[in-house]
Amino acid sequence: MLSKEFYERDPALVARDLLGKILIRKLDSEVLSGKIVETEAYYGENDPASRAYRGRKMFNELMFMDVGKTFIYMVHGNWLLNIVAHLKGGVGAVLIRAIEPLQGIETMRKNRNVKNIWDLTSGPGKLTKALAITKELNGIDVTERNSLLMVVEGEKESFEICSSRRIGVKVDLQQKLRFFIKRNKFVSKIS
DNA sequence: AGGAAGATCTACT
DNA sequence: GTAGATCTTCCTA
Repeated sequence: MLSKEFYERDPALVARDLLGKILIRKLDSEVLSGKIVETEAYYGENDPASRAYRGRKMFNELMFMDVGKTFIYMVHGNWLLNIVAHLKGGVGAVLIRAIEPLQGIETMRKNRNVKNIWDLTSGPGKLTKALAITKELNGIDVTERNSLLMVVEGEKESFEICSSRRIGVKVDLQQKLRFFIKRNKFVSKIS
């Protein structure tokens, strides 16, 4: 299990370090899991692409609160999974954009209704559907044992990390805030 | 009531 | 690989 302190850092650092970690989703009868291969960092008031750009509101207040909790919202009919991460007293979150399926692949296929494994979880809306993640899991703690959603340490392995501008946002910052594992087939887009 | 939102799927060239 | 329809909340007027 990753500690709270892991998430109490600059969102860009957390986003980068989440690559290679394992996302675990507990269902009634089964466990689904996957390796995180693509993420994006979001900040607060100074980040025009952030949900928190226009200040604290009811729907985004989780971004201002405890780190290590999920922040889930709907975009274009897709639930997107973020994990709250920021320095003490700050604002921010990390969007999980893609995972590589490990356990429960058949269930993911059913949830997604596609055959191709490369298409199962290679996008932020795809992975939430595959793992049956909805608003109901909003605000749960991923650092807690036996949580319905957890992030744990992955295998010790080395990989190259690439970065780029964030995808799909109307107005982006200058910094490269998207991170992904080089040559991994489950990354949503190359570039 | 209306429209925007960190996307995805389908159907074409 | 691109264009367009469609997706479902929640915010703003």
